[in-house]
Amino acid sequence: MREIHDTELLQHYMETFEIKPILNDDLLPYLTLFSYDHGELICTQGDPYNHLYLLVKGKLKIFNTSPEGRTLILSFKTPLDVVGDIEYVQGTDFINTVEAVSEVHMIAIHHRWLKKFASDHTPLLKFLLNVITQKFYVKSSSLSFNLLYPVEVRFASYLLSVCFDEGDALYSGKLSTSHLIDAANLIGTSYRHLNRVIQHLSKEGLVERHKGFIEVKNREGLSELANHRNIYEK
Amino acid sequence: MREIHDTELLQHYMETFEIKPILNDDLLPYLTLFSYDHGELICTQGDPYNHLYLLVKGKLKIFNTSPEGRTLILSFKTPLDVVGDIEYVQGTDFINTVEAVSEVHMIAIHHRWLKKFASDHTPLLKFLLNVITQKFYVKSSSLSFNLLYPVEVRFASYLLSVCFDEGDALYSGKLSTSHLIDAANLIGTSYRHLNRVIQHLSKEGLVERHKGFIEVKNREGLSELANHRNIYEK
DNA sequence: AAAGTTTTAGGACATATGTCCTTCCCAACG
DNA sequence: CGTTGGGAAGGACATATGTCCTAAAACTTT
Repeated sequence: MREIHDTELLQHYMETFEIKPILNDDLLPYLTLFSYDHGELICTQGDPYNHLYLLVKGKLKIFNTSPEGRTLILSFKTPLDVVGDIEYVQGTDFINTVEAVSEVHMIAIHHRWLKKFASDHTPLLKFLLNVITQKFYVKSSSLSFNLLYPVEVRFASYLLSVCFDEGDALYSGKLSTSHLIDAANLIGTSYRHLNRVIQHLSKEGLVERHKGFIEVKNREGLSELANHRNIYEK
Repeated sequence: MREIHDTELLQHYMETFEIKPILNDDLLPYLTLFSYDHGELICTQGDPYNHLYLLVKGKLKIFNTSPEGRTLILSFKTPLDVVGDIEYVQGTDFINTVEAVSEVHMIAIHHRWLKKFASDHTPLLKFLLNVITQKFYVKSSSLSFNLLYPVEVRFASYLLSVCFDEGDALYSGKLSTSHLIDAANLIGTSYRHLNRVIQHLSKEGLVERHKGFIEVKNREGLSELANHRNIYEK
């Protein structure tokens, strides 16, 4: 992690994502721009809270490790998104671990300044309400989906979300094998079982296994299997 | 459902739960007190939103029915709690169905007035932020817990939460059999499987099956099995 | 009290998923 | 060019859970 002293870049992000309207002017001097490399941890579960982060570049992985050591990936995030909002509101330690998947830029604001200057700033409160309710929705449908459907269905939904969203024509319809472990942890199953499910989907002709990646062969069929629900979307 | 025209009772609730501070004075004339009987539905998933409700008396069951018809109970609520908050913030239809488990009193405020008089009212915004982040916490740990642990562990946690919280000495440590189906739906499993698990816990001497109810025999043992996590707490 | 009806527990079997371990493939390295 | 190490896929087996159905119990109605 390193701080980026680049006022112009900060300004650029503020404009792109329309951040200024939600912040109190008094806060502006206290914004810091941080950069994280691939694999770096932004915060670890159990850390005491102290910053609110705005993700403005790159991709984050949010996950949680159980006392038994099992990892559960909760989500991937792309700009604009917020980290540490719940912790800020509740004044609690971080619940999850946040890792940079690519090079990541985040605008950080120390809670101290937020409390001092913006605890009654309506636009920020409304912004937080919005972000948090959205997170609640995702979490809520995720819970139902996980409890109600088997891994096969969840993986179908996952494949559809991950393989066709990036706009990357090359990888369209393909999932790199190296991401399979992540996928398993995100879906909440074991790597072994995911493999079994892929094997089954192969037999059905929905996907095909190649060296290094898995290719979607029948998008419509997967979508039907997933009940047309894109639970892992964004 | 019927409206209660009892200004004094309304006042009484407002004081007991310190509701006035979070509301804008302009709103006060628009508060309505509703009463629901056991089994009545307050709202059904898919309903268009229109009221924000404050639960001030009785017990609510929040549940969700999947397209396939499976029911998943998300929580039980007791005063003071809020219903329709997420829907109010997002302007979306109700996600879940809300049913009165006992006789229930709720203070209702139509979204129209909230928007008109309180959309910038900081105390309300803060109150909502608080309530919603708390709901997020519950949902979040619920998700992890469900994905990471088998039914036996979840049921142990459930038993501890439900059997020892009410302060009702008579039922302390006991779970009425008639609630078993609810319990299964709350835990996210089938009634059949729950029975199997109870049988197993019996063999271990942790609980005992009697006519009409299940009795906890070894609270400490259950707590250990549940990893000391009380996921269903309130 | 007898007959029917609903509620509740459990049997039988199939499917879903986890754990552990082995095999195979490929790359790095001597 | 063989050796070794690591990662990825899959086999074998155990456990967890779902579905459908049956048996027993309790409760209603006549």
